[in-house]
Parts: sequence; structure tokens; C-alpha cells
Amino acid sequence: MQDSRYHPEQVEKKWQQIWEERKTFEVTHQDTSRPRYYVLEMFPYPSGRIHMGHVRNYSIGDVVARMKMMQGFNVLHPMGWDAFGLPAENAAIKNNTHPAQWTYQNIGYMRQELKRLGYSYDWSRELATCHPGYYQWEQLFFLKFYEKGLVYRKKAPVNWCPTCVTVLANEQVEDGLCWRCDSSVENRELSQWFLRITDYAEELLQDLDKLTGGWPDRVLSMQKNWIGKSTGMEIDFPVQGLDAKITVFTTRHDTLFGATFMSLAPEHEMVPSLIRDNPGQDRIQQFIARTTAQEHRERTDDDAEKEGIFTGSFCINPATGEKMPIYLANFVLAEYGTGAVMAVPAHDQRDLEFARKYHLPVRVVVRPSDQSSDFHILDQAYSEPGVAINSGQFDHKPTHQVQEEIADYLESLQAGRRAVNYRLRDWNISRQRFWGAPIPVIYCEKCGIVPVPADNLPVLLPQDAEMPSDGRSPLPHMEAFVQIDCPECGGKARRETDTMDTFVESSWYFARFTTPRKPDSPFEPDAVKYWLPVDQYIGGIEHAILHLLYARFFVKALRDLGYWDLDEPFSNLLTQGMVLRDGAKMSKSKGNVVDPDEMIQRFGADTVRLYCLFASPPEKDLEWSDSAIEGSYRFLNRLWRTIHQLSGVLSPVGPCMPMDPGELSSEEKKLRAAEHEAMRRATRDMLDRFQFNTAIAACMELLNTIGQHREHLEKSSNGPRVLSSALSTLLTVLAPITPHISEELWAHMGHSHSLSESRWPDYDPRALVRDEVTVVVQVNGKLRSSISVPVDMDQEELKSLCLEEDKVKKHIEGKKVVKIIVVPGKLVNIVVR
RNA sequence: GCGAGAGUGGCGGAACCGGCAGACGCACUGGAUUUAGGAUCCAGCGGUUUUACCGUGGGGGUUCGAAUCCCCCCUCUCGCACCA
Repeated sequence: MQDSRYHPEQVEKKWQQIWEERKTFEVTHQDTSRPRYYVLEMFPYPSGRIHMGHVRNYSIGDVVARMKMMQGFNVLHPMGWDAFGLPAENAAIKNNTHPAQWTYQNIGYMRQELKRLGYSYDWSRELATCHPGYYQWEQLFFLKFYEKGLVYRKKAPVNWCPTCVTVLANEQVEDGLCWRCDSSVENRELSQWFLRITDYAEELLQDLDKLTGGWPDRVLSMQKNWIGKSTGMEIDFPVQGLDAKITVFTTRHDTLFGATFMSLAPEHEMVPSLIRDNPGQDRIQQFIARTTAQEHRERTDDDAEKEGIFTGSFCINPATGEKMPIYLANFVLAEYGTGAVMAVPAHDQRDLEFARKYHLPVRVVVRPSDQSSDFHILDQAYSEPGVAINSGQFDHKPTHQVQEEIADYLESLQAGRRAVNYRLRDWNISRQRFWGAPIPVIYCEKCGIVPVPADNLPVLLPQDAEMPSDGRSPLPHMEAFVQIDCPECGGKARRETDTMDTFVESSWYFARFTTPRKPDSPFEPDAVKYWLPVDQYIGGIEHAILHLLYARFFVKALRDLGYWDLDEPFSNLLTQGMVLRDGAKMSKSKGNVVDPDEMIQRFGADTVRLYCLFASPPEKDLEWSDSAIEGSYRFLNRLWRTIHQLSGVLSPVGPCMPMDPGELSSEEKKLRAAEHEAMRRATRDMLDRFQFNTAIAACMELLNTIGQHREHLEKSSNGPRVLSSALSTLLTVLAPITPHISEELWAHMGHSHSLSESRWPDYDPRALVRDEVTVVVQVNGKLRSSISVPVDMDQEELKSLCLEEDKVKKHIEGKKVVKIIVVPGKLVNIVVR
């Protein structure tokens, strides 16, 4: 007898070759015979090797893709590379090479790793964002955005990471630290390119409703928080002695009468004119210098001391006509609202602390509705709603009413207007780095900013760059790149040397996958219309704001440029949990990294995939266990052995082969019921709920049941057919999860067509109907006995049968039966007193 | 502080609409097979003072019946946070 043991490496290689030769996973949008389905996993950065997080992410995606194929969908399932980025530059410096070389080498290696896992990607659509064939379209979008005023250049305080030697977008600063390298971020004044994402703030917020149900609530709320809409008023405060006014944004205009001073961010544009005549200017300048030099993290720290300084100027409260001293305060943020705050110490804790420190007046203008008017403030500000006091004509009215009336009043005086403010800032996309898409702009001495004419795209990143060792971009010093004639006047000009944030690439790659090689335009309208939006997007929670917000914005912006009529890119989002080991994220420094290559070598790709899906449901973190993965390996071995040992009796029937129950023995019926029950559960868990762990448990149970009945059924009259159908069902359910071994055993059973081209069967509810059911008998809700009865037994008959039970009798003896509850087919509860 | 989520055996996890808590797997224990180890197969595996009682973070409630619904509290994770 030849070696019939399970050798994953042979089986897997064989089927990967077959799928490739047969182009099993190549699809086209011209297929109108089937409904379409687009499943996408977040594409990886080609860092060198894949890690377990990728394996988990892509295994989940692959099950979804293969499942949908078996359900008759035309499934687009592409893969590519998020290939621009800083690590390539650092590696290039270290190895004295070009970032492109490092990147393409990594892509080559990682592609092989992914292929070894047997994912159902349409590899003919593979793309790398660092390829000019990709980024040229991004440069075109930039030009179109520029025409529309959606991208603009401004000098502004920006986040500077000294380690990465570049600026960062607000979304890329976490807790004052760089998202990539954890360096403390500095504040710098630079001229940068910004995308006007704030134009879409309201739509980005509103459309979250469209995603409810399809996206996790957690992500929706994070996006909502980030956009940070608040509704209130802008109020103008005339400055005494200057023909100018300070505008504040407030949500509590009902407390306007209690505004006793003004707080400005030290960066506020009016500061120079406010302090011009102040003899103590030097001290103020020192304060400004000290505050603005502070690291972002330090200044916004919770426990940071509230500090300020008087400018010497006053403004007028438009409601009371009173003079309000103007202070600079370190806690007022230049980037939020207008950078100026009307301080209402009685009703805002920060203002109160500030007022106490600098001996400023505190005036109570709201009292709790259940307190008398001699309500006082000591060291706790009262920030709840209540009743207005000390507020002139608005007194004795509830605050919500006062809000409306003061808004009307100020608007009629033209001293203020209702306003909406967002926390979301425009997206700074300039990066002072080399390995990114060049921003297609030219600076002419005469004409100023001149966009590169679309015909001259792409602006290619030079192939011959030598990377300076200090991490700075070589571009500004590459005269061949920089020097150019102005396309408008022909005079001397210089190219922009900043490149785009790499999050720009990932904001539209899902659309390019629909026609990745199209040479003359970014998208083919028919293909985009057919495939988009992505039906199921899968990736890590770490992109809950960054990537997912940018991509949503891009879809809306490109819609308004006429590329499509799409509002949202991803209809459904699954955020998978992290892969942990010893309760911690895998990292080289902790030495708890599990190498996917090594696992594949030891157990095969199918086992690795199976374990990743079995160990926990997709959204939850997965604790890696070296011994638990052996359990998955054992299961596949048992499956392999079972089918090989039964070779003689198996035939290519099923899955869920229709059979006449009348012809089956009770044991045959039992296995058949187990088969259909497994199909029912697996279909529900996989298709509806993405709970692959319980679907796999159902498969294991089915194999266990087959094992119990196997010996007997091998010899019974219909046994072989029942066994064959059950095993076919098992392989069908496992096909999306462990495709190689499933195909191999499927072929071994004699099936002629390939399993990846088979259809997902429906279970037969009639197969689940049993003659007898086990009914649990409770007394006062406590389990006392269980009996087996015919499924169609009359309720009254069932009740009396339960009362006859010995174990039941013991518990109702000497008591009065008050009532009996019957849950048909399941349970009887006898209530006694 | 605000928002979201979670607490079930030694461990990962299950339990669909309120109806047998702990499916499935890991670890562990005993047995079979084996020169031995490994592999495989069979049996056991929440706790206890075991005819029974207790048990899903704690306390209360609704119900014939609660891991599941309601109220209060505790703990943990994540996100946001001097946001005017």
C-alpha cells in the first residue's frame, strides 16, 4: 500500500498549481450571469515578511470570498501592496540602496508567502502603489482637486516628527506622539498642501447613518468623535480702542451675561495688536514663547497647570456692555474654534480655576431649577442646564429657551450668528520624504504656483536617487528633478519636492482594483459601476479613523469630480482582533513572535488557516497557543484518515444528497440528521454571522458522529451512501476554510468537478425531523429528569407522563401542582406549592 | 470626565427569540496498543460535605423559568479628552 498519510506540503502545492493553471479566481465585470460580490482585505505594507496578523486577516477574507463563490456570486477578491512609505527609505539608507529595490524585493517574497497560504486572489489584478502606473492617477486627482479648490497651500503650524524628519496629519498624532515611531511631535510653522476634508465634515458625519449595521458601532462612534461636531454660536466682542473685534465660538451662549473675561490662544492672530501699547510686553512675549515652545503632549496634558497673562487690552461684552479684560491662556487651543474663548467662570471649570488664580470676577447666570436665586459658586463650576439669572430680560427662563432667544437677539444686533464647529481639521498631505508620490506642482518665479499640466504626468520619482544618511529627502538637492521651465511662461521654475502622505494611496486603491491596468484613465466606468462599493471590507481596528475616514472622503470627492455616483466605499466592515501571545501583542522586543512560514512548514497552510479561524471569533483578539494549533492539525489528520480508510465504500454522492427517509435505518437516519444539522449551523454561522469558530465546531462534531457510526454503517444497506453524503457535506463546509485538503479528499472520493467550483448546498429540514425527542422535566424550574417521547405526543398526555416519573414524583410529593408549562419538543416545567 | 464594549471551568471559547450552562478545542487524569517515546483509540474532566446542593463579576428585581431582560454597584479593555 502506498503512503496514504497526510502530507500538507504536497497537497497544497498541487492545488495551488491547479487553481493557477485553471485561472479559477480570475474574474471580469463583463460576467452578467451572476450577482457580483467584492470582498477586500486591507492591503499590506511590504515590510519584508507577513506576520500572523496578516494571516488572520487574509484567512477571514478568504473564507468570505470562497463562500460567496460557492453561493454563486461573481467574486472580486484582489490583493496589492501599500508600497510607499518610510521604512523603505530607512532600509535603503542602511543597505545603501534605492527604496524601490528594497520594496520590490519584499513584495516578491511576501507574494510567495501569500501564495503558499492558498488565498483565492485574482493575482492578475495585483498592484503596487509605488508604481507610476498607479500613482500617476493620484497626481491627476491632485490637479483636479486643485482646479476645484479642494487642495490648497497654506502656511500653518503643523505637526513635525523629528525622527521621521517630516510633518504628520492630525490623525497621525496619537497622544502627542508620532503614530509610527512614538517620538514626541513638535510644532512647526511650514507651508504645506492641505486637502479640504472639512468641506465634507457634515456629509462624513451624516453618512455614518448609512453605515449603521454594516460597520461596528465602535468604529462609527470613533469617527463621530473625531469629526466632533458642536452646535452653538459665533459671537463678536468689540475690542476697546481698536477698530477690531474678537470672535469666539461657544456652545453656551446662554451664559453670555456671565462672561467676565476673554481667553485667547497665545498663537491668536490679534495678539500683536492687543499688546502693542503694553509696557509689560516683554513678559508677554516670554509667556508666548514659553507656551508655544512646549511640546504638544506637555501642553495638552490633563494635569498641566492653567496659566495665563493679561494683554492690557479690553473687549466689550455685547450683552452687558461691560469691559472684559483680554488674557492669553495656555489651555486655549489655536486650532479649535476661533482660538478665542469667552470665559464664563461660574459655569466652566477651567475658566473658574483661571479666574480664582488671577482674581477675576465670577458671576452666576444659571441656577439649578430646584434652587433659589441666592445660588453661589465656590470651587465647582455649575455647567448643567438650569434657569437664567442675572441675565436682564432673559431672567427666569430655562437655559434651552435662553439659548434660542439670545441667538435671535445677537443675530438681530449683528453681533453674532448661529454656527457649527467641527473638530476635524483639513488633511495635511505634504511629506518631506522621498519615497512617496511627488506632488505635481511647480513654483515659478513669475507665475507663482503652477500645477503640472495633466499631459506631463506622471511626475516620476527619480530612479537614481542616493539617500542621504540623515534621513532627509534627496529630492531638493537633485537638480535634474527640481529644475524645470515654467509650463506657463517658460521661465525658470522649481518643482515641489514634497511627496504625498501614503494614506492618499490607500484612499482609492479599492477602486483601481476594478481595472488595475487601465492605461488611459484611473477607472473604467462600467467596471466601477459593476464592482463598487466593496461589499465586505476586512482589516484591523487601528485604521478606524485614519484610513477609513480618508477613504470615505476620497469617494465623496471623486464623486463630485464625476467619476461615479458612489457615496461610501465600504458597505460592510469587519474589524478583526489582534493576534496575541502570552496576552501581549507580538513584537520582536518581547520575543513572542510566531513566524507564519515556520507554522506552514510544520503543519501546512490549511492547519494555520483553520486554527486562526477556530481559536476565536473574528472581532475578538486571538491568543496564540502552540499546543492548541496541534488540535487543529489533529482534526485534519483524522479527517484524512477517515476518508482514506473508508475509500472502499465511499462514492461521489452529496453533499446533502436527497434520500427517502423511509428507506433508512434509524442509525442511518441519525447520521443523516447530524449531517444536515451541521450544514444548517455552518451556513447560519458562516454566511450570516461570520462566526467561523462555531461553524468549525459543527464540522468537528460531524466528524465525531461519523466516527461513532462508521463501523456499523460501512456494512448497512444504505450506510455507504449516507456516509458518502455526510463526508461530502463536511468537505464542502470546510472548503472555504481549508481549501487544499478539502479539494484533495473530494477528488479522492471520486468527485469529478473541482470543489472550488461546487455550489453551497441547502440542508433538508426534513432530515432534521426526528421520531423521538428528549424532553427535559423541571419542578419549579429545577432540572429533575428527562424523558424520550414521540415528537408528536399530545400535550396532556406528555404532562401526565411527566407526573408519573419517579424522580419527579419525589419532588412533588405532598405538594399541590399549581400549573404545568410545556415548551413543545423541549421542556416541561411543573410548578408546585 | 464623555463614548463604546466586555466579565462564563485550569485555558481558548459555546449557548439562535428567556427554556438541559460549559458545545467544540487545548491542557490534565485513567485505560488500551507499544520494547520505549511519539502517534492513535476508549473513558473521565465546573465546585462541594455527591440520594443532594452551589455555580455565568457582586447585589437586588421581573418571570413558572435568567449567562440572556430591568435597576444599582465593582472590575477590565478600547477610543476621545483643557473641544470652549
